[in-house]
Amino acid sequence: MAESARHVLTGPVEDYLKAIYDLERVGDAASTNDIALRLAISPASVSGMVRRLADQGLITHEPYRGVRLTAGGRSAALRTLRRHRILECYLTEVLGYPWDRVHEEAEQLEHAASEELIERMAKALGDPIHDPHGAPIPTRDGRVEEVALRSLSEVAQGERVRVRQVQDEDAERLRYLAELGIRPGALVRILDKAPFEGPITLWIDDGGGGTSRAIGVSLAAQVFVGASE
Amino acid sequence: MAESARHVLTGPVEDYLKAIYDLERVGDAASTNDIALRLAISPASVSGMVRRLADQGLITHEPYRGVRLTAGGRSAALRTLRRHRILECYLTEVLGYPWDRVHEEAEQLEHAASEELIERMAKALGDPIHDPHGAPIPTRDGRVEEVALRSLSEVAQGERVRVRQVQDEDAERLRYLAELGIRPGALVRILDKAPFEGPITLWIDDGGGGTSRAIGVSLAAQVFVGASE
DNA sequence: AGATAAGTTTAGGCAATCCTAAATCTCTTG
DNA sequence: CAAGAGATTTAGGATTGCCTAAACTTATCT
Repeated sequence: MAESARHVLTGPVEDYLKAIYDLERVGDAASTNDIALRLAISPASVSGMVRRLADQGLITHEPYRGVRLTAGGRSAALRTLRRHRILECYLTEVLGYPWDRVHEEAEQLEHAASEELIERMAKALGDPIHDPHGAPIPTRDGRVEEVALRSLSEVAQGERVRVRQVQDEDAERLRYLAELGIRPGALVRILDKAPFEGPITLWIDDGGGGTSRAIGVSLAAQVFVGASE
Repeated sequence: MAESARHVLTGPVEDYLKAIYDLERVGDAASTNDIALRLAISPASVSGMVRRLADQGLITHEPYRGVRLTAGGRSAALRTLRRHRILECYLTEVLGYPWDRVHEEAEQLEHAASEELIERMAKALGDPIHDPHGAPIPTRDGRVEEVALRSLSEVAQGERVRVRQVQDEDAERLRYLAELGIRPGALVRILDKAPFEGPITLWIDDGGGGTSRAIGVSLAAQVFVGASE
């Protein structure tokens, strides 16, 4: 019953479901345009695929309103996400990939890797619960820890917070964040927030010493934080 | 210059090239029918793909005569074969896959794995030169050890030979061979060959003790051997 | 040589995915 | 409330890869 999962869904379909899953978590329903933007595909193509996904019962679609995952679609999205994140862990921890390059590689492999491969990797890693960028890894049975995190750009001056997760799509951004010491686990204090979307000055303590650095709002928006505890 | 190699060739194209490579090593040119049989595809479909491969300069095609790899096609085939075999090694040696299941998994992954991933795996394994079934692994620069091996079905009664390679496509066959102790490295003596394609009785010494077993000709034909040395 | 079997190619289709251009809908704003 | 901006969908195409049925080639056998 679990083995047949290999070719049930095509690569593109898995990508759509992942994108819709992500978009639904932020806004409400996923709009055609947002899906198109995220997948770098024309909106017209998304319309076409949306019909097919709806036909397959993976999403519900209210025309002009947006798209939502069904239970089946959500579970397929979470399976793909699990694959992706386990792969990222494995590539980083076992094969020595730098953290800015695992996303792209995992993006390819997630559509080809069997359930068995993923579970063997997960076991070799001791069943990790977060990927190298701090994203939670869905369990085999489709549960995810969905903690609402604030983005660093929303944190008030003076607050001390702990970095929990960073967006992993852009390799260059990841390299820069690594250079700054902004990675999951690092402690950050907001020293200053310049007005009018101005630079945010941080004290960053990633375990070693600390440094003070200023970053822009748009970069800060890609960094998610929780209580410093 | 090496990175662009990811999406140049599609999965099906890589499969055709591998098949043609194999067929060319046995017979002379690869025939439409043989390719179709090997890929479990209709001959008509092969005709169509053959035109596309020829257009791309990967093969030459003499209508009704067969197909041959060009230098470019051969090098692409060897790259895919390297990927496949490194993956088989890695799955077996690092992730503990049983040898009868690695082929199928590698078949999927070989189209998605980047050059970098393969080289990281190869390095982790100490640059192996044979896969778990004894097939030689092409080097990064496209060289292969192409030793002509005899199949076990051709060996004369009384001879002592060493198993070098077994065909890896059929999982059940592999399980049975493993049970018999017929694996690369095993020493085998032909005790008896019954006439009229009758059973071949072997003395098998796979390192531990030895046993005597009889197998059919068609199974023996899938086992390749060299000097016992 | 002519007939036939076997193998190959062409013709015509289908499904998945993507595209651009044009039509349509929704929503906000004057 | 009508108009326009912006988002969405439909129309019409292209490509890859596969299929069946029919036409065609090659080679063999009498």
